[in-house]
Amino acid sequence: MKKVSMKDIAKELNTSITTVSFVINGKSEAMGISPATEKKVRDLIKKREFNPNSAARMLRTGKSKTIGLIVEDIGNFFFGNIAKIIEIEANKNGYNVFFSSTENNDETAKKLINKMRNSSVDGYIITATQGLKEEVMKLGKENIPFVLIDRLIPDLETNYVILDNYQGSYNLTNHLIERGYSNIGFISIYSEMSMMSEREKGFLSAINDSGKELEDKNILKIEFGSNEEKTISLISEFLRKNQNLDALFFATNYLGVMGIEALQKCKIRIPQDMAIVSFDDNDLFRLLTPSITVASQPIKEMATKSIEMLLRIIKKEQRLNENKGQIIKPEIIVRDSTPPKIQ
Amino acid sequence: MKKVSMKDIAKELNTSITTVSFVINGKSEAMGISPATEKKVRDLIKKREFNPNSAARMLRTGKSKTIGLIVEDIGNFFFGNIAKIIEIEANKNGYNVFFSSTENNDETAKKLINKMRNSSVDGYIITATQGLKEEVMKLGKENIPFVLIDRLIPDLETNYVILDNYQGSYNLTNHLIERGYSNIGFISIYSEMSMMSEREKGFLSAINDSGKELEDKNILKIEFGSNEEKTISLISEFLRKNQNLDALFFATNYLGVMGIEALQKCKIRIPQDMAIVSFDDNDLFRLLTPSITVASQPIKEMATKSIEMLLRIIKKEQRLNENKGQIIKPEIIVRDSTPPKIQ
DNA sequence: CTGAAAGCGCTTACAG
DNA sequence: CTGAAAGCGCTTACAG
Repeated sequence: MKKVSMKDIAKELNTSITTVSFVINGKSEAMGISPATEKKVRDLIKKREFNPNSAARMLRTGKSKTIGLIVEDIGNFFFGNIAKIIEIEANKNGYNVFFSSTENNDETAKKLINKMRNSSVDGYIITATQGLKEEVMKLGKENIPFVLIDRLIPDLETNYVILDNYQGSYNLTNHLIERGYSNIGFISIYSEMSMMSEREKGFLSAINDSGKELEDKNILKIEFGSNEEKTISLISEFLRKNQNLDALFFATNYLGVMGIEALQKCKIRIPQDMAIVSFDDNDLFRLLTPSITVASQPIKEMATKSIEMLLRIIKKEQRLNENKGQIIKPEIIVRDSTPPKIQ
Repeated sequence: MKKVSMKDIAKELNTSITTVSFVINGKSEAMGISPATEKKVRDLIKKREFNPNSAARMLRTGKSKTIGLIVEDIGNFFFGNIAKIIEIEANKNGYNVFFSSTENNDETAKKLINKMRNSSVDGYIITATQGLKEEVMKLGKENIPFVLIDRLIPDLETNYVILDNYQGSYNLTNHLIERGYSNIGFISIYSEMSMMSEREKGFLSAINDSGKELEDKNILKIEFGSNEEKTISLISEFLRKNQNLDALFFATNYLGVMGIEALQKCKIRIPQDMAIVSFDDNDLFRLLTPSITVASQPIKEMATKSIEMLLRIIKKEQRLNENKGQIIKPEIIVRDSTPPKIQ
């Protein structure tokens, strides 16, 4: 049972492969194929269920109609949903999507990029890891289309879609201040990623603009990659040492989740004893009692913008390395964890 | 800047393309390439950063080293994590993975299968939708490797990896009975998928084996695809009409989530007024106060088993259509939502 | 308006 | 032990 090829179609119609190819690729008009011939070809293609062999097409044109999606963790709410939307949009445009998770590991990320390159993807959407600069620059030099999503690489001008982390953090902090909280703890991770430093800057600016002084000890930074147990115990210790705090700002989703566990263990009630805000929304924050106020990333917008940008670059409607980024505004979703403070 | 090809390597070494090809494909020994030649070739390949053109290889061999993963929703915790593990295992074996979400829509699923077929995937892992039988049978007839995951197709003998839904449901119900709950409500969806009917059967058997009588009105089934608002109002109404219930069994993850919202709205406290169990674990159930007792799907085991099975079929170590399924045992994770009942 | 043919970069049967 | 060559199924420059 052999698959039908263009040759078979051409032979059955007593025409040439060329004609069949022109019809398939929508070049009938430009190439002056008669409407009658065109219809004959189309009908037989449908009847025989012919589909062009993608490998042959790929070999000949050098285009695979495939894009590579490299995220931190496809199993995570944010990236899973980013992936879903990117795939749908790509599909609409005739592209398939390979995916992989870096687990935030440089070596893995590098391997994935190269593996996908060997599979001739036409372009990438990449969630960068910290040491990925060289690898990404190589793509740029070889003129392979890509878009960075969610995080920038410091000192690399390129195409990206990221959240306005500074503004989100500023607004989230400001929300706490407006609600009357005056002694806010900031819990983050040690990271050179711009997103984390932007969040810290936003926090500090908001505190500063409010005329308050921030004590150094109000900031806790946790080693990246610390396990849950360690993280929770560090947060608990931080809480013990800072009994005067009336609110906590968690700089990432998972710190927020672990922080809530830590608060439960320390018998600190939300929001009576401590108000809580976190960056990144998820189901948990929405459904917990009390629900948690967050700076939410507009997943759909970020995903759509990134795949659209990549497709424009692939189609040469936009230049690579043009430093044409999109900065998406986060949304502050006010919930029950930050009621106006009773003085 | 042209990519280096086997031809370039061969020319530079004054040898033939054949020799280079044999070395690349690990056939040196079988084909009697001398170790010296082999080393020369390998060294130059490394030096020139040569990578075989996958399109050419694919065209020639008919193998793409790609598998297609079709799930219900990659953005969902269960499938996202299934995808992650499948991708890692596939990668280890030299395969890339295309993915797509069906959103449980038959037409989408059919299109995806065909789209991937045109991209010549070597095999599929598929979360079936209800009306996918014919399409899947076609794959079988054409001898295209595939494995069904998470759900069976009724009356279709094939390769699959599913959860033992009956047993999980039986055990979860039994746990409630053992803890002293005697009037258990079962909340599910209308579905012809075997998984849902197995869960209902498990529930009914456990009730029956306990010697209790079940009143019909203790079962609520919700139209598949109902939105959150509708679902919550249906559950609320059900609770109002069945004031005598002391426990609820949610047959899926998302029903559990919505059910908890409904309980909150109705001011019914968990677990004081009502014990709760749900099928499918997730972060929320673990972190809620109180945490929720669940029948958990061993995600890693299911993912690993399915990709291993698919690779065996692709490598012809196992026959397709052999009806060789793997039925994975769910784990009952007892948490705070089901304390022993105070009589 | 349409066709014959080169060539994309591999793998492998065949020849020596 | 190694090489010359066919052929996978397309696209497209060229010829008519």
